[in-house]
Amino acid sequence: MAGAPQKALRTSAANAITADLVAVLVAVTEGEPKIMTIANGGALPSGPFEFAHRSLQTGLRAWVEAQTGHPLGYVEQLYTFADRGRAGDAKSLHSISISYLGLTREDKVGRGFEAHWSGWYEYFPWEDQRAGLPPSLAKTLAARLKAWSKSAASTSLQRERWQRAAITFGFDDREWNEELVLQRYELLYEAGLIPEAVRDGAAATTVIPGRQMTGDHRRILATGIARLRAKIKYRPVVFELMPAEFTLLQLQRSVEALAGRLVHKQNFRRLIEQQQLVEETGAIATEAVGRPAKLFRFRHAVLAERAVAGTKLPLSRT
Amino acid sequence: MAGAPQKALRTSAANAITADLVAVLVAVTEGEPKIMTIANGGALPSGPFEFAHRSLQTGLRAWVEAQTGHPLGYVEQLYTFADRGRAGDAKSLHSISISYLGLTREDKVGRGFEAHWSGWYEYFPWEDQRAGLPPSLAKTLAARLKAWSKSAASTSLQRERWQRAAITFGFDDREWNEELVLQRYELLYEAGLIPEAVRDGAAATTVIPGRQMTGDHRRILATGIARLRAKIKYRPVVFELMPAEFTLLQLQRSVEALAGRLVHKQNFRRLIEQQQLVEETGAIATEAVGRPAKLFRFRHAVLAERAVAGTKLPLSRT
DNA sequence: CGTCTTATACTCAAGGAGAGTATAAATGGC
DNA sequence: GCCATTTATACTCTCCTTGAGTATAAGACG
Repeated sequence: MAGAPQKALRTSAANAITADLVAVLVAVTEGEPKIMTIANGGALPSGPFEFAHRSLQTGLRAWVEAQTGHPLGYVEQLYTFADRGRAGDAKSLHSISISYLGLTREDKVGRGFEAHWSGWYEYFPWEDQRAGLPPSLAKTLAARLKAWSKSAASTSLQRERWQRAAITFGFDDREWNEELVLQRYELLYEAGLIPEAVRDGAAATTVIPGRQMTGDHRRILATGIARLRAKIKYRPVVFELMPAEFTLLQLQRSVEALAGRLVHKQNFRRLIEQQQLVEETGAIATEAVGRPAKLFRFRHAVLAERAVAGTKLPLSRT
Repeated sequence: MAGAPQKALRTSAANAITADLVAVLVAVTEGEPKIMTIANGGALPSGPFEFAHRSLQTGLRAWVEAQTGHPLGYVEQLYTFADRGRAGDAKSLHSISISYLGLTREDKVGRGFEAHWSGWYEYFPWEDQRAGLPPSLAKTLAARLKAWSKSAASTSLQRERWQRAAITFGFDDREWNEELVLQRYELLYEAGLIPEAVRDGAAATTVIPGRQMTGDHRRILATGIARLRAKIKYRPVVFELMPAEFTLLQLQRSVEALAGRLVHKQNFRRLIEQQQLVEETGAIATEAVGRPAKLFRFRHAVLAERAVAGTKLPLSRT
């Protein structure tokens, strides 16, 4: 208990900051993932955390409802950002962003609200691999990243850069990993290939396709997409995005939309059924060409029954 | 873009708050997981986020080094808490806690620092299932939770409570799930069985064993343990806690210590080796009864080679 | 009535995970 | 030196999961 370095007392008022609450609110409509945006698609719904809010989540709910007229259902925290603006923006230093992921069904946005739903692949065209990479991107992306790698000072640094690019983007016959959304975004940022990087001080060049957002919002969105893509694999969260009744194909299309890649139909059904995630409603889908499909509903009971978690440890019984 | 509800302008200064940085700093020594504590084991290292800090992480590093003399290595963000004090403490409302998980090797804490290492099972005795539940707890825990369930108003609520208890604690022949650390803590808190609950206003009773901490710190610790237990299964983070050279048994003991349960020796080795996580140093362990074991070191190269992530989607090749 | 399209049921092989058995290489007591 | 004990390490075996298909059913439509 000696006295030197612990520096105990909290200097409360002196270090006051502000906290912003930012929402990545997701819905899936007709096989396309959407996110709620404001400012004409240029920002995510957000607002300051205020004294009046009872907790972070209620604060977030208040802001999102005020800005979009859309009540929030499933919500989980994503990440808290506070690194100073990349170009050294002094203001951002005193403000932190606490981001959340929310899941709902698309809904009419009330009139008088500037919010609307935007397709999330508008912001990340390279993340949609369902039909392979968009041809416009396919060549550019690899070429630009190759050039960036080559521009490094040393050969070892060049190799390092390219290896990172190859791993995250699946070049050189590597597997595409749909969860590396944030890593891909960060890499493109570092390579100066997206507008935000140029805005923050990178050398001006032709950027690659993909809509820009204010501040860190596109990074936050990338974090949200990554989290959701990881989560659908071990938790039944897709159902938060589905209507009450749906066919297995609709369910599959939603998963594919989120993951940005196609799944094997028969095996997908096997997976869903063996996990007893759904039950038949008895009804049959009407629209449609082809043989009509049974309608299913989510078995809410599974949430209570299980506390799923994947073990990868070779546990011992004794 | 009509005018009604969006409430755009940021009222910056009016909503100033303070942010605390809190660290769950973990090490494993001789098969026991330790955490760095201050205040004689009653709190986690923490301090306010200040203007001077370039980012949240650097702020955290500064505080931990100041309080413990221990430089921080591997660090990841855990969670940001801001719910008002459970009993309605007004002060806590204006402050949020941003928590981090850090991994290191145990080290002498420099003189003049009030920090020291505490075994993490002192705070969560029920989480150590390596030798089964400690006999003192085995009976009490189930009985107390049963009583709490029974005390609910309606039969359906009673059933609900007991089901939650059974799932999180593995009663009624359910599997123990070592990842549900936070859920177990929250349940015990709600049931009023731990000191913090009584402190925050729950009816005074005999609490169950386990050391208390200030504020939310034990909750934050639970979050950290849960994260680490989940993570060791799909990322090679254990090696952050190991010395440069180790035997496979030492590695196994560390994993068991963290997970709080025993693993199957032969299968554990198979797992480690097939993933090519380690390589022989050529040396042989000296101490020991029994046949001497080979020493291994972590293959740092795997971090660059792979971008592991478990897929559970039945992907399609076409 | 055949064709197209989607739904749904099965099959099959390869790989991984759980649970042991079998040896090997030390130590310590006699 | 020999044997019991302890830990290390190598294999084996079986079952379940997963990837990848094939086969058949049930509608719509010309």
